Amino acid sequence: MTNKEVAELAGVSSAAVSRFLNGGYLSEEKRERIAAAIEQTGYVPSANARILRMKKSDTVGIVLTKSDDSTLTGVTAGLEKYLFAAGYGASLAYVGDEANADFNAMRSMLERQIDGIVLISSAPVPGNLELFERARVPIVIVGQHARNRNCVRFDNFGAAYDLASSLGCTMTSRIAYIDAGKRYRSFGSDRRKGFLAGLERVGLPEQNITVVTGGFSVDEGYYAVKKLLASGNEYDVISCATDAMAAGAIKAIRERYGNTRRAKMPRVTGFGNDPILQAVAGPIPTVRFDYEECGIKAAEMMVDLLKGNVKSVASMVLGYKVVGI
Amino acid sequence: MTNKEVAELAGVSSAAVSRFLNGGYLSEEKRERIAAAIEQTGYVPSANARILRMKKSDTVGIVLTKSDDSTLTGVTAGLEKYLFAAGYGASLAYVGDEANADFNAMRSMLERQIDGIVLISSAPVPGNLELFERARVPIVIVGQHARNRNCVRFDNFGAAYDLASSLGCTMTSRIAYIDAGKRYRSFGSDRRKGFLAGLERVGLPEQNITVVTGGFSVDEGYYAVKKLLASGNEYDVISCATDAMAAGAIKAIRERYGNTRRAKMPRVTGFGNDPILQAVAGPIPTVRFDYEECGIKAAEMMVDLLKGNVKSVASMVLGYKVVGI
DNA sequence: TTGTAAGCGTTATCAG
DNA sequence: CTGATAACGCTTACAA
Repeated sequence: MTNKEVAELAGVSSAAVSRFLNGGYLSEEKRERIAAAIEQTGYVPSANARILRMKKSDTVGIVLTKSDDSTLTGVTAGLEKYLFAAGYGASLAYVGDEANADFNAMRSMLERQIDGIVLISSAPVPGNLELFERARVPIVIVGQHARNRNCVRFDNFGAAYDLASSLGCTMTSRIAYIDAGKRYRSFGSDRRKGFLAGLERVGLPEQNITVVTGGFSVDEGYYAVKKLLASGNEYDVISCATDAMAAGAIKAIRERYGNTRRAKMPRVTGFGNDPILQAVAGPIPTVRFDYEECGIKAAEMMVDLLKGNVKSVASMVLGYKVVGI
Repeated sequence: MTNKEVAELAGVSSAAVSRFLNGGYLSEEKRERIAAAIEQTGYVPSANARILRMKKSDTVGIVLTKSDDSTLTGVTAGLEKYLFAAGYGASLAYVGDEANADFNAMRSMLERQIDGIVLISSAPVPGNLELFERARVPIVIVGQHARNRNCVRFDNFGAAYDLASSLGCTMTSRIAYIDAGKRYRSFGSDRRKGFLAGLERVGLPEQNITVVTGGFSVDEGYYAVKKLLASGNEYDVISCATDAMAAGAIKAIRERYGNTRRAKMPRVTGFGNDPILQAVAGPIPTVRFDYEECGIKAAEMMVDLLKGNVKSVASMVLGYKVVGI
């Protein structure tokens, strides 16, 4: 079913149908006839023809790189909410671990003429972004810092700093930090550095802190801590780069000390405020981020970029709340 | 940058460029010239023009209705994996609670000429599906049963049945079941009915079981169980329709009985095998589903539909594994 | 207000 | 093997 067929049925021109759809001059009489014809035929206009003609899609592409699931859905919800309200559509692509998957997803979005692209927690592969620069498609990066690029992210450093310094540690405290590894910049170095800086502030030098590297999943946290405790050393605090890792840490600690809460058992801290963890192991110190807010801010930035009312590149850092202390 | 411009630069016709891209007859010499021109200009072909011309997009739309996050990402990963391998693209839309959001998402996919649509855990709004039937776009429904439609789902009834009957309950056991409410068919009635049937099999009639309705989140599970326990009754088992609810239940039980594990404390069961819950509260009885497998099966079904080699409507039910017993 | 017609970037047909 | 050309469905000058 096409424009023209509907027009014929309504006894008007195809231009009139187009005007009906997009709100142009039209007599009430024709308006009704066209409405009836559309209703009757179940006509659905072709977005592709429109985009081809208009050279823009009023759609923003969103590339979700495999990460913490609730982060992804939270940020996405915020993005869509703002974009829809601003009259834009969203087109998502979920990218796993496969080689080139991110490049392919971005490329295919470009082919479909998205007007802007939002990259969520993807490690910035430089070559990929050139693609969009060349095409003058604005980019917003979420969850990562990128030099001289529009990005929205959380203050992982500050959050870890505050968490560490509010733990009540003294100079004799025995602390371990379970790092998420360098694959995830925000989980990795930012949190680790902030944590160490926070401890230093309360008098604990970096040398006194044991840092080991895990993955970012429950299992990886579990094995890292199991290995750590097998050494025979005792810790007052074991801090983890994510709540999932913290869950694994708790399991390892229980296996070592038994189920009762003894004084010598290390305290565990996490990152992310996972509701299940808080309910079952809580309250434990962790950090809460507002993912939806993050999506909204990113969308706002994108819409500003799209509307052209933007002076220069902006890097926005969102706050946090330390909970469970 | 267009087809024609590239052709001009390479000194060939636009048809040759098209053939280059899609693998048609072409001399080696021209092939090289075209490759060079594309490289030089950074030409990206217009998918919209191609779709317009071809009247198909080789793309499957996937509508994700707000639900358990890890279910969504797992199923999506499986879907994409199979679809990509079969030469199709995927276009996702995430749909929250907003009015008409699902309709809008589906409509917009239709406008973009997706070749098929997969609906994940969306409550089946009948009117929406007619849209696609009219357009002859095949539909696959994931996570819900729908009469005489192609669907892939888990055997929630069977899983709950097995879980219940392997709990070791006797005729004098005091059991409570926390339902997720009717908004979610698979979480709701299927699991509840299976659970009750499983208990009946081991000799426990339905009247002996207290069923209350919660939500499907941690908090809702918490409040439901808190209220339940406030009545003063004792339970041997409190089974929950989801792992998140189970986490809330555990919190409520701890508040009632204290942190030590006493004999009279109710055991808790969940559904979904959430890794954080298993690490921290486990092992507790729960059910494991393979979400990625589910996505793969749905994609397989869709590709069969798309290729036209399909006899009739199929409803596929996937198995489960009861764990933590 | 309304209709005609050009053009958006592809692909496929068809004649060389 | 190759190139001209029509057509896909839509929007928008432009003319009426």
